[in-house]
Amino acid sequence: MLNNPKLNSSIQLPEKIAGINVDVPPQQFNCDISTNAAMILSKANKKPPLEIANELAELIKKNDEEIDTITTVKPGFINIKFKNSFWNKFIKEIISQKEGFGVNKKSPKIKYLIEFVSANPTGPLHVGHCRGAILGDVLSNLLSFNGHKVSKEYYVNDYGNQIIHFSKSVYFRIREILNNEPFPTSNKDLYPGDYIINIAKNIINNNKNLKFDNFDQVSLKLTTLSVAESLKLIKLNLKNLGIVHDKFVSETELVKNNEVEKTIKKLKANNFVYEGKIKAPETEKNTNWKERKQLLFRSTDFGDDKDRALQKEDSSWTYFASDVAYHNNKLDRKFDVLVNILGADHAGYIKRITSSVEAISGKKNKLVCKVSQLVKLIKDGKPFKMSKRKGDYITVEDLLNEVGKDASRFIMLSRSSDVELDFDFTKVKEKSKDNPLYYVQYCYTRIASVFRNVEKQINDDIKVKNYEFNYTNDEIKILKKISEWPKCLEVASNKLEPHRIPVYLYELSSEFHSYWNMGKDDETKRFINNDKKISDEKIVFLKAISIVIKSGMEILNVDTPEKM
RNA sequence: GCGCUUGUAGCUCAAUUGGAUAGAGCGCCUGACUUCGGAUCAGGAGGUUGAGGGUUCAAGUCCUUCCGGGCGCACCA
Repeated sequence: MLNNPKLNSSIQLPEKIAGINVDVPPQQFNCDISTNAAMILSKANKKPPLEIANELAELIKKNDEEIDTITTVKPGFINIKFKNSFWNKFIKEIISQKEGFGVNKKSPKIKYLIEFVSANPTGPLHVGHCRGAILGDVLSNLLSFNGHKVSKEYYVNDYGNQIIHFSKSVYFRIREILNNEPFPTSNKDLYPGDYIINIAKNIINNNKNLKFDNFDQVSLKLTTLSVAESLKLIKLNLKNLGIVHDKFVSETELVKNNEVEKTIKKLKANNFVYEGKIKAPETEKNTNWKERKQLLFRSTDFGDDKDRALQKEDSSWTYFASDVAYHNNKLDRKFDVLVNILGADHAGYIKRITSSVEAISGKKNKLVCKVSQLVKLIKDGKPFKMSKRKGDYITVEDLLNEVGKDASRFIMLSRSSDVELDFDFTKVKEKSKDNPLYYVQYCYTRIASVFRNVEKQINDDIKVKNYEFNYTNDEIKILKKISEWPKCLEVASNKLEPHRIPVYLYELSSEFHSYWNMGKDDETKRFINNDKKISDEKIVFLKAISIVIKSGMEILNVDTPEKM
């Protein structure tokens, strides 16, 4: 506005304007929006903030007919209260945009690649994988909602020692079934889980002419089959959680296609790779450390603690080497921003992998890593520890059977991913106010129930003659809350913090429930009149609320039932 | 030892990307069902935002030093 020469303002703008915000202020200020502009501009103008605020207030008032009152306060805030015409225009806008309301149409559209889950294909997913899975999924929904292009990817670590141990475990289970040989439980490298038995059975049934006399002879074929089986399980788990990836990228394929060699060559050309030695790790446990000359990536150039190994002694690639190749592959596919969702235990890996992306792209592209913290499971008020020992770890399937997809998603998302999350099985199952999911769903259900009672559908398009309503302060309070929705989406997208959505939806629901109960004492606050009709004013108001709840819940991929 | 991360009400957590008098839920106390669905609502008590220092007109938020929790510190994945 200040750039507009017609205003003929005497206020000087600094070279860079940063930090000027327009926000909905805390309730007690009794106004609709507020800006800190005067305080930011104070220095460049060498005037006290309040003086600038007053000048600005004059300018704004002159140029906007929808402002009722404009006041300046203490340090230099400018507070604005709108006329009803503003709110009518606002609500008309929501009704016409429907679920598209809140999308930031001005922001440039970006091509994102979001890698998440990427759990080892050695068995079904367990609860520990859930949080990151849901986080990545909702982040993808959020960014696509905002009009960005998003590819959801799963990196399949089907190469290396773990996979050999896994397929060997399947091999022994097959021998157990076919030849009645006992499974070698003493071998700690093997996977003891019962699901391996099912995988073994499936492989036997589908490959009648395969011989299982010697592991080395079937190893290659068996590994492929075993990985395929566990991927089938994983994909089913994900689907039941409401998650479908766009692409699964196989580590083995990358190695086979020489992508690792190509990538290392590229890095070598820029002097990021060399033959050298690294010092022993600082941990006390590692007493059998052997110093060795090996192929290293210069991650210390980017601030990492030490350079990182690319090749093992037997000349096969390290996990890191093929992961660098995967990220090179991502960059080749021309994504603007790469996002990885990692578990807390992999946080130490971030520095080296972001370093590799910087090295490959010449600092042109960025990899953003988002860490999802641990989920502390609580059952009957007591912490529940999972261990790899058979029988006492909870799978995604257990979780879904017990609490369901919607409650799992909503609760896992309701906290910042930076913070450990208490997941109380007993509480999440409860269908009560203890459970924020039902609180928000109940809000939508109540609105649907009003529509039903006046023989309409909540999904119907609303048509009214005109938007000339007189909303009361209690209604404007909710409209103000709705006006914060676009900002909520913007911040959640920019900071990759989807937990802001459930938090927002809870707050909006709370204000709605509060308004609803006012109808007990005050008939004018009821949606349905005594003659079983609803006014245009009220139906438009309800529709606006339902639009925001619905689109929020769709981003979370959580159901909004019309009856509960 | 080093790195990352975290510390907000008795408990679990928010806090509009540095804004005004730090907000919810649970638990505790008091109240509202002849209901457009009580899976709800109104009110009360509860805080030196781990501690100190700094930057700023403005700090829970940024910088710094301590203290306490979590995770990590491989040729594993």
